[in-house]
Amino acid sequence: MSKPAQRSYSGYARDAAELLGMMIRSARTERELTVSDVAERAGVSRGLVHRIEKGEMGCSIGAVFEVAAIVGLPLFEAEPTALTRHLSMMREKLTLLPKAVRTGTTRVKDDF
Amino acid sequence: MSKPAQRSYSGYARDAAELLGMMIRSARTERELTVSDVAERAGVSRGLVHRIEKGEMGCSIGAVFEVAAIVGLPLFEAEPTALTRHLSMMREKLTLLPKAVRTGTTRVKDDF
DNA sequence: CTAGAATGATTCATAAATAGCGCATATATT
DNA sequence: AATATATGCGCTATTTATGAATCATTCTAG
Repeated sequence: MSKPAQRSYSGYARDAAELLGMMIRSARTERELTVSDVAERAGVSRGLVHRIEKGEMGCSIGAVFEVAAIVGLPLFEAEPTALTRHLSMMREKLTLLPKAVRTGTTRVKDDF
Repeated sequence: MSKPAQRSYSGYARDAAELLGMMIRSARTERELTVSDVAERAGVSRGLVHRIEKGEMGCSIGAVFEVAAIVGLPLFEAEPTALTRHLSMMREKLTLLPKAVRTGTTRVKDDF
């Protein structure tokens, strides 16, 4: 009926997701919050929090980041204020970068 | 007619997702990769890469991290090797933490 | 040791994400 | 300026994640 249909992921991406999940669990435990607590505050189900902490790749980044915020885990090693600052700086940087990338179809650089 | 059906997210989580999307776009542009290039390498659609770079909350963390890996964006400011090291360290830490959190109905720590 | 509670793991219906298209616009190169 | 390409953003069909309920297991407190 339903195919496993698993998608392929790089080890790096997998490790990153698993690490993030572990950090969330660690932060939650240190704050002495139960899974149910966090789920309720984040507005998601208990099972989803569990999957997030397991580092499953299918969870939406919105849910993951929201849970991370609730357990007080600093994303990008930045506090809320610093994060917003980073944002505006990144906005500036992006305006300076080219809006479109030209891939020379005639000139293919496929070196590496 | 599709309902927005938006979930509520904290500003912190939103900022983090948007920032990550911008960093991905920045890294992609600097590497002179087109959206199509990245989409093909990541095994996802062009539209999804676009949404990821816009920082939309609905994208799966697997897709986001995979794309980040492809454009060479270091997650958690760590290279693949360092990431794996972090992972094993985190595993150790988690074994030391309590496996279950006792919901202190009598005692609430809500300090932050 | 025991009881109560949190966690882990399934199942299923439903909601949502994703792919794949096509078209309009913006952009870079000549 | 012309042209070829990348990008942005609709749309629909399909795949997938999510929520809810349930049960087994592990843990903590007494």
